[in-house]
Amino acid sequence: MARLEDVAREAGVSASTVSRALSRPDMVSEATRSRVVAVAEALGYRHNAAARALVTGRTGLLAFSVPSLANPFYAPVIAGAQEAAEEAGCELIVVVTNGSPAREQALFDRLAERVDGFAAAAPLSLSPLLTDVARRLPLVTLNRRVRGVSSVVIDTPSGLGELGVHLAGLGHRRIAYLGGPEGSWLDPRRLRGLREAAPDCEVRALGPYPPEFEAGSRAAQAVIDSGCTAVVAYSSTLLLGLLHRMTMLGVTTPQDVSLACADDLSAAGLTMPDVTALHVPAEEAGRRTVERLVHLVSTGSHEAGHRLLRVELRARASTGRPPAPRG
Amino acid sequence: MARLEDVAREAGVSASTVSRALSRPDMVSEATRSRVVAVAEALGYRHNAAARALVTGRTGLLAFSVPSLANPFYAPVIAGAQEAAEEAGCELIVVVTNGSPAREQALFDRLAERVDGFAAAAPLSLSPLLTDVARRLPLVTLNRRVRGVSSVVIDTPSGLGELGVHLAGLGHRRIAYLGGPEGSWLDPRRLRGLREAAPDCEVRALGPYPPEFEAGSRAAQAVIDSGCTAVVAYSSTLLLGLLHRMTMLGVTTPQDVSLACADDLSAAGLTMPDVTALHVPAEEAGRRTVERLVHLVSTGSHEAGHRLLRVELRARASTGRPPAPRG
DNA sequence: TTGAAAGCGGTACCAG
DNA sequence: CTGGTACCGCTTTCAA
Repeated sequence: MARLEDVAREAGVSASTVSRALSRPDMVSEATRSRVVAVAEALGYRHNAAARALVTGRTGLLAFSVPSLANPFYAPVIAGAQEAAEEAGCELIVVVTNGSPAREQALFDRLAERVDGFAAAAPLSLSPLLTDVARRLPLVTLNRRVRGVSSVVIDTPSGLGELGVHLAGLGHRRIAYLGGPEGSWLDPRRLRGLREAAPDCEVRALGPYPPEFEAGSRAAQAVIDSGCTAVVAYSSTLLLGLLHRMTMLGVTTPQDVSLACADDLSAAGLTMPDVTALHVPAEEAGRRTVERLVHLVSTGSHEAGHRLLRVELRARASTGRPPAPRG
Repeated sequence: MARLEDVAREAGVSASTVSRALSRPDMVSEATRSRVVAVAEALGYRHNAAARALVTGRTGLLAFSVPSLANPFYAPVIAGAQEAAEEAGCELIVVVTNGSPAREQALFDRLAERVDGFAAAAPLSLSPLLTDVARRLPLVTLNRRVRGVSSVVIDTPSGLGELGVHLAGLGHRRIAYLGGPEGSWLDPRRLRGLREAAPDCEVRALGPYPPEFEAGSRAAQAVIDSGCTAVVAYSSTLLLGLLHRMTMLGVTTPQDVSLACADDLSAAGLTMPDVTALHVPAEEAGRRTVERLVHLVSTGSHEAGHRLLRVELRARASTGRPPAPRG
């Protein structure tokens, strides 16, 4: 592999000059710059990340932790995150916490001096611990807001508000809410969003449910027993399972019951053609999270910024007027 | 952050000794070793990855490329890969190629001198290019075999053979095969596995289909038109979509048509309770791939090893005898 | 604007 | 078994 000095010799300048020409072009004359760049190109020069990291203290590595890759929500998130990292010239280390706060903590520890910053999707760790991490290292949380820690949050709670208005407007008065996974930070906020937007409705909270097809299947009976005319599911996999079981039981949509979903994951190969859902900007969320992180890293600032991402209600054929009450 | 020398001073030895005590314990006396370890612990010493990488030439970083995280198959793969990487003291850089060979190539290039080795799931790149990569860097492919390149392949082709025998044994004579994504290396091999195991059956290949719910939905009509009494789907998301649409159309399983799937992704939150499927050891595949890679890296060897992972047929309620021919 | 030289924090060789 | 020392490749003062 060509080193800085090889380029220097070939270009007839010193190694320092090559270093400058490549990373601070404004510090050398245009003539030298272009010559050095040409030689570097010709020699296929690539800077050595370790050497640079050793002297600058910056590794060019960013960690992004997610609770699980099985949840399709994170596929576009990671994709967006990676794009942003790439644009900033960084690599992304994706780590899966498997829903264990202890593991999450261990990961923070293990990676703390190997990466320039940490992004954590829906971190399970307690707020004080996160605040603590943020003191040692740039940290940005996704879908979780902690005092003093930068965050990007997709505003599904207000989206659920829109959904509540939509359903109430159609005439529904009893709505079932199929809750998210145990311990979810967003879950109670979403439920509240739904409740507040539909004060005339009785909202029955069912769950918690993991974001799985199976769980949706299992929930079907509870939904039917609840006597609700509309259902809002936390996740699309959940809804898919519910929909499937309902169809098997001969319950039709939206004639018998209206169905809606708190996130539309068309990007994850799980498009549900005609289901009313909130379109969540997952990819954008991943991108913004990393962009924010890169900003923190490069400015060295620790000021917390919070960003709320709007969701969009996409009303489709799965929601309609409730069935006429049986006489 | 405590450095080697800090530990050395505190322990009353030289930096070299600390280095040895920590990374080659057998080269120092037990007394020094334990003292050094204790001091290091007390000082919270963590070695600096960049400094070590600079001198050893090993970064402790492994890259794992996958075509897309949206395909739930890769969730357990990455999980297993990460576990293996962790055990080997490495970090995993997950990169998504988005189905673009050009991007894949660019990634190889960009990461080549930043990581110790490369794992590529179902790489889209052409064989000669992969062979070339393998010459520069340890490379292990998953679910793709290339001459001279180490690989781990999940033996779904022979699993499809078992599935063929199973279906033929039940009396099916016309089987539809819902093919995998365009350009899939495994797809033709799976189809062949199915065909060869059921020589008495007519196997109708439909597709290609992307691994998406939507696509399965769309395939329903083609399946019905084909007059087949059994269907084998390439991926579970595909099957889910098919199942859903079939149910809506009033086609029942297995009375009207038998359904089976080439991979069972219960690990990915997409369990399909009663669907006959091949259980694929996805997590193990990820683990083995990285283990193999770590082996190549640490021995510096370039010898290609190939590993075939067996799949297991799980016959369940979705397959049964074909309906009696209408008279 | 450019060059020389001093490290960044480790590892490994060579003596002892 | 242990200490001294050179050096990995790059960035960054400091002088010229």
